[in-house]
Amino acid sequence: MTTKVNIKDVAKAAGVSVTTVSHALSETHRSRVNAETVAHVQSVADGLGYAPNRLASGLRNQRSQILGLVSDEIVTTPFAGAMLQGAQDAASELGYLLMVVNSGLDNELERREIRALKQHQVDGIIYARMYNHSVSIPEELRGSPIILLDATCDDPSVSSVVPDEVGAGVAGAELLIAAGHRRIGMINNHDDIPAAHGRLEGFLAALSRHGLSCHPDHYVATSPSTEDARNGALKVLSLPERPTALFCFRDQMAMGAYQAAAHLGLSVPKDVSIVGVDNLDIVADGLWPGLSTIALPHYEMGRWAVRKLLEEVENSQAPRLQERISCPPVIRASVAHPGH
Amino acid sequence: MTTKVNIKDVAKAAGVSVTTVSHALSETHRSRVNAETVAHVQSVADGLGYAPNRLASGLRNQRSQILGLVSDEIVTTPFAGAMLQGAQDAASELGYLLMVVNSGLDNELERREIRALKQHQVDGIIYARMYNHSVSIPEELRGSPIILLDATCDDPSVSSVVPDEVGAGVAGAELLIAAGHRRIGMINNHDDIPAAHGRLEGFLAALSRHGLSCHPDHYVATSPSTEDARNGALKVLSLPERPTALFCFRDQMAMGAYQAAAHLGLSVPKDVSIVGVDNLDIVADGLWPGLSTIALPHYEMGRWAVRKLLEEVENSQAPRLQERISCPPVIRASVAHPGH
DNA sequence: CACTTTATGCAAAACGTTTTGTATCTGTCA
DNA sequence: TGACAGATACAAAACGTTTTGCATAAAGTG
Repeated sequence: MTTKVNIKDVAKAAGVSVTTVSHALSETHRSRVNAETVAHVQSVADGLGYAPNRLASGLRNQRSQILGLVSDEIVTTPFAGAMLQGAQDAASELGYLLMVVNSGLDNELERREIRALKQHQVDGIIYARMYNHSVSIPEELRGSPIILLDATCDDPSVSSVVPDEVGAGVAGAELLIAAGHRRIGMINNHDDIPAAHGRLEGFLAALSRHGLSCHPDHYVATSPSTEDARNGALKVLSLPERPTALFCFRDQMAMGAYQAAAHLGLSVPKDVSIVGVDNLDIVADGLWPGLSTIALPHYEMGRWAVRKLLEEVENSQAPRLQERISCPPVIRASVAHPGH
Repeated sequence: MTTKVNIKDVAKAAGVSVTTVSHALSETHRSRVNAETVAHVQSVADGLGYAPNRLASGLRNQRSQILGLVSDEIVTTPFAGAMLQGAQDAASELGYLLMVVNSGLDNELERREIRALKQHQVDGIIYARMYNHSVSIPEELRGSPIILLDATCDDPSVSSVVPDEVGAGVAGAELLIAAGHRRIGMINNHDDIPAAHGRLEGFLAALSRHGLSCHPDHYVATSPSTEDARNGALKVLSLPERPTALFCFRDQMAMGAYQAAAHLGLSVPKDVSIVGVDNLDIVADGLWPGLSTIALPHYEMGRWAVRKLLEEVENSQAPRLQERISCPPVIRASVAHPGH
């Protein structure tokens, strides 16, 4: 068990003072030491496998090089992965590490977690919230740089990033319109959340832009469960003049639409085309035929959040941004021309 | 922007020395200070909202109170959530924070991440690997306490935790046998991984324990994709003497079996009962009817890993364990008595 | 009453860095 | 030659804790 090598060891081995080692190894102060010495020190440090203790350097210059990511239930959802991965990749590229805490919906716990994060002197915090409701920032968070991830808030002094929900609705409709559909229904989420409003708005806007509209009977809003979506789709697809295509709030609901279609003896996409939102591969790839869907940009949102956070850490005067990231369509096999 | 309050501020406000504050606030040294003084100091500290700087205390006592969790692709998979959640919950209960890094399959990156973790003086590392292959421990990891999560290795000096795959196979078979099935097929994963071998072994063992066996035609091994499983199931279910039940390697493959059944006009569970493994709610709850399945204990594994890790951090002599956590069945609606 | 124990509080050192200020040396210029 | 600038290296302080050892006062013991 070789005990960890520290800057003193390097100094001793290189025959110089710790100051010189520190200077030689630092970007900004390298000029204060002779070029030869720099090279020498660096090779000695490499040889010894020296890496500065970040606890110590963090303590000294009030920068821990750690970012906190606090989320509600996010980690337990399938999207979480991509978000975290994006955040982590960006952090890693920029020399930071991520501390992830997960408070469920327990506010007291959340407060404790945030305090713990601050005890560790995180340089900034990403506050991730499932469903981009307008959210209020916990008092504990004030004081450190902070970014809202998958959430918005009224306070214009905090930056946030959410998916472009309206754009997602447009993209979904466009996919179906481009395939030639004229009677397009929608199975929406009945919850009062921006995603539901936004996707509907985009959906309708795209329709009307093409001189189309959505017949009231072809629109149904249910809970976001597969089961309820199935029942909703059953109702719509049983109509005498049923839609030839269905745009679903999310892939799991599209799964319900598949089930409804199968139950009615309708085949996808021949008899009914279906488009979802999320691009949840388990579902979208698992369905038969594969589900064309609008991808939510979780990975990009994660990346954006840490990059923006770090920008505001470096420069507290950096302009605050309310970002909306667009949602690209992912084509699989659930959309075809209507009619035989 | 009130600057952070430190121990000196508390000492000044309480009219005592920093030593006394530290003692009063510490579990172990509280006895060195008068009970009244303790109360006084504590109330002052609370009033000021004092919380010790963990960078400093970590530096002082070589304990950062941070645990590292390095994984390959784990975060991007739907199981990851539960694992992380379990690890985090346990860590949080024990006063630790989790640093999560994700290296994909890039070894060089992984080395860098581990080094970064060590620079931050993490007290221990959980090394999580998808698929519990026997794994070799990166040289970088040596030196800090370490637990293998969802993986095993040859080295008996490192503790590890994996699901009880054999038990999962047994549980799956038992579920179907108990419902009265005698002709049970299996759609397995053809990959050479412990999960595939273990589940098959348990499946066969349970059958034979009940005087049953699996007809070779009723066993098929494919890639774990929904599509390939569907084709495998199509083959098995098209046999003149088809099985009345199918045990599938995982829920996504069970989804394929549902599709095959539907395609053949067989209804689940009336004509064919189906059991999966994973308890992936998107799939298991989403399928119609709901999929009975064997849950993988990801949450528990995550918990176990940090608890064991912390035990070994406290006491480096703690006995090493190779744990296998059992997989409970989750009943939904995809199993019924065979025959009409 | 002298002596030892016990209770209580404080000063100082240490953890491993980074940075500021100062000292030494070389060479240049008046 | 004396003064001065420029290079180069080092000592020391600081970041915020925790802990060891010591000092003082109070209390118990012979």
